[in-house]
Amino acid sequence: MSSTNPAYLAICAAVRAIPPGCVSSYGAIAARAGLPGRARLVAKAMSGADEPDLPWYRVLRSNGQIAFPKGSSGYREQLRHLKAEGVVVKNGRVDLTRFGAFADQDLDRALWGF
DNA sequence: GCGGTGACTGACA
DNA sequence: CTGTCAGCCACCG
Repeated sequence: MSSTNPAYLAICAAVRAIPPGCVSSYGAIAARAGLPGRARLVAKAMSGADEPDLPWYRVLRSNGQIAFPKGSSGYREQLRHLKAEGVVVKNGRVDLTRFGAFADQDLDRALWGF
């Protein structure tokens, strides 16, 4: 069911704005949604969001780690989606310097010769 | 109104 | 690297 709450709508829009094969953090999503410091609200939105189009799995912690306890069903689900999009997950963690949606992509090209 | 809780975060030891 | 702490805000009993 769609929420009429503008904050939730802004959060959903920010999450949808993450390009495929990239990831972002709760804090970054909150800031992008015009809600600085509301990372927990983003988490709440993800928990309550039932929209199938919402790429919630592209949202990680600020350190690139998956927000779920390792081994939980949600963890495995998120891990599966990320790998399906080509995101490299190392020990339950993603290198934000390479897959961060709002990070320096040019640096990636410089380092890898693209 | 109040204290506990959580898919969080940055600072600090 | 890990662990602790304070700040943060919506929700619940």
